Amino acid sequence: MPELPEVETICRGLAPHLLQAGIVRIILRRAALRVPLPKNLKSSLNARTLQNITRRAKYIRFHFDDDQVLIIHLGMSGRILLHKSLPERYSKHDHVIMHWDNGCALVFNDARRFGLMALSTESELIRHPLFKDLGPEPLHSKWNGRVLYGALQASAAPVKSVIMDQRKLVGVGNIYACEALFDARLHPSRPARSLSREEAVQLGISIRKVLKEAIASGGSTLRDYVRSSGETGYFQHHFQVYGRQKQLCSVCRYPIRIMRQSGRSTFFCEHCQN
DNA sequence: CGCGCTCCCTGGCCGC
DNA sequence: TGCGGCCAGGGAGCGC
Repeated sequence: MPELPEVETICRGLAPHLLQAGIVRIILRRAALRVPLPKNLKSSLNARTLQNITRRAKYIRFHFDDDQVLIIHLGMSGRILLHKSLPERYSKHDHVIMHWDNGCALVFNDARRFGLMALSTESELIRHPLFKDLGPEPLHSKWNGRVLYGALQASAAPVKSVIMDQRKLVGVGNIYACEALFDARLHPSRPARSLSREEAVQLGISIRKVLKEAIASGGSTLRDYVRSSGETGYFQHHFQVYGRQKQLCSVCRYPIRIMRQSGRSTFFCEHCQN
């Protein structure tokens, strides 16, 4: 379930347990996820100390000493499990396990294997192929509806597709695109460039709102981030439209509708969103 | 170039 | 309870 809020929640949840910890062992139980795992993963990270954890778009980045950066993307089904002690056994889709000098075991689990791991260095990070074409962070203080308006003006595609386009802005996936458009009362099929400046400003406010609320909701579970089972801080968040087809709109009581856009399900209220 | 479709992969759920 | 079909929150690649 990883869009920006989930990835942010994971980063915040891992930090207290792993910052300043050192890697003592890496176990690879599979050669490739979406792409082959870096051949030098073990040699590059073994005995390194974790200095920082950052998020960019939907990517998690572990910054180690000696200039090493581990990049993790969870794809659709990726999970990160943090065990307080070494697990007795691993499950079928536990692909990469990292043992730390504080006794923790970090497990990357991904049933569908759409996730990825890559290595970079601090100096190469900005130019890294995974990052060089990414748009702005919507939660950055300098991002707002006016910036969004410029991106929307450049495209005739449906507004929903454009706010999910990681080159225009990052972090918004199918769920939060649906939620933000509902919050802004905008129909998902509207051509992006048909939005007025005022509508774009409202959409910018709504995007930030739904992302922040989801992070706040995830944050409340961080206390339980590490459980004996190794479950992570994924959270159940209440959605207004996502997954609620046929249920009644909380605003007008018309049934929420579902449609397909670019191969993805879109949930919306036909009555409220124009 | 911009846009939409398909595909990568497995598991869960729904309907029969 | 079993089974086939469909769907899934991401993103790359390809064709039009």
